[in-house]
Amino acid sequence: MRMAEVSAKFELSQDTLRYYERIGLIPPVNRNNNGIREYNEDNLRWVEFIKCMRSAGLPIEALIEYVNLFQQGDCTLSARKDLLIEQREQLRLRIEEMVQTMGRLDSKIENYGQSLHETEKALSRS
Amino acid sequence: MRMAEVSAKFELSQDTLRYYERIGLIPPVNRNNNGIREYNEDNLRWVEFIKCMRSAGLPIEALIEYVNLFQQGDCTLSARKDLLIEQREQLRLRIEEMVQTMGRLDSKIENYGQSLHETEKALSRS
DNA sequence: TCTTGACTTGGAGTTCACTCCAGGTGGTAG
DNA sequence: CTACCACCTGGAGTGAACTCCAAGTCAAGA
Repeated sequence: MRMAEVSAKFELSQDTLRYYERIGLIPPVNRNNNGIREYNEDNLRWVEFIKCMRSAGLPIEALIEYVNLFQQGDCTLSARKDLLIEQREQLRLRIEEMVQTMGRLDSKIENYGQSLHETEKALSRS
Repeated sequence: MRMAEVSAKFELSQDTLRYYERIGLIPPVNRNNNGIREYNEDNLRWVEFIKCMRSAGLPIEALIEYVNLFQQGDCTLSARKDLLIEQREQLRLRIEEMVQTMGRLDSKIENYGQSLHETEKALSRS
């Protein structure tokens, strides 16, 4: 699969795909004999995985490290696992904070609801 | 309360506090007759609120709009409520996505666990 | 054969959200 | 009186994460 198709499939610009590859956020993509990238199944899985992890806010640094470890083969299995565990924990904390904040928004909305209710009462009295 | 103390209290740099005020992310803070900011209870509540909302990823744009509406008084109550409802929904979606991603990390970690288990078996066979 | 279009590269440019800086003011301590 | 300190302003600088650009290659179609 070529850039254009991958770009459309994952809604990442071609520039972003090249950028990710350049900084090592995805492993190097195979080229045909004209130097043009031909994404195979593995490449596509990486792109999708990285896009998902970035959307969830995982730091680029950590993901580059993960890709590096991956490319070093099986001797890095436990290091990769540790990295994922650490990132999972960070993600959990962020989610927890966001859930708190959502609760706070709920209360605020609730209060506005009451205010509006007062307004309605005022209106219905008039 | 002066900048230095507010800065320490909320762990926001003095530059950031001034920046937030400049772009309208918090309403103008009262000044003494030397032009120096004196944060009152209201100001502090705004700083804390904005810090919390920014940490949860609410867009600066939306928060500026919220502050603007607030400063226009009670006639904007329902607009403010709508804005909060919209942002709450966006936040909910982000959280949902992140929870999905966390689940995915869990599976991956689980798989690494199995891999290590295989390794251990290999080791124990040797 | 010429053009078109999808790709290549290295490097420059952009945006966001701060962060820093130079030059200045006012109040207090020695 | 001088020094110092915390604050002020407008504006420039920074780092992250893209995003754009110019110049070039290759293959397929008119």
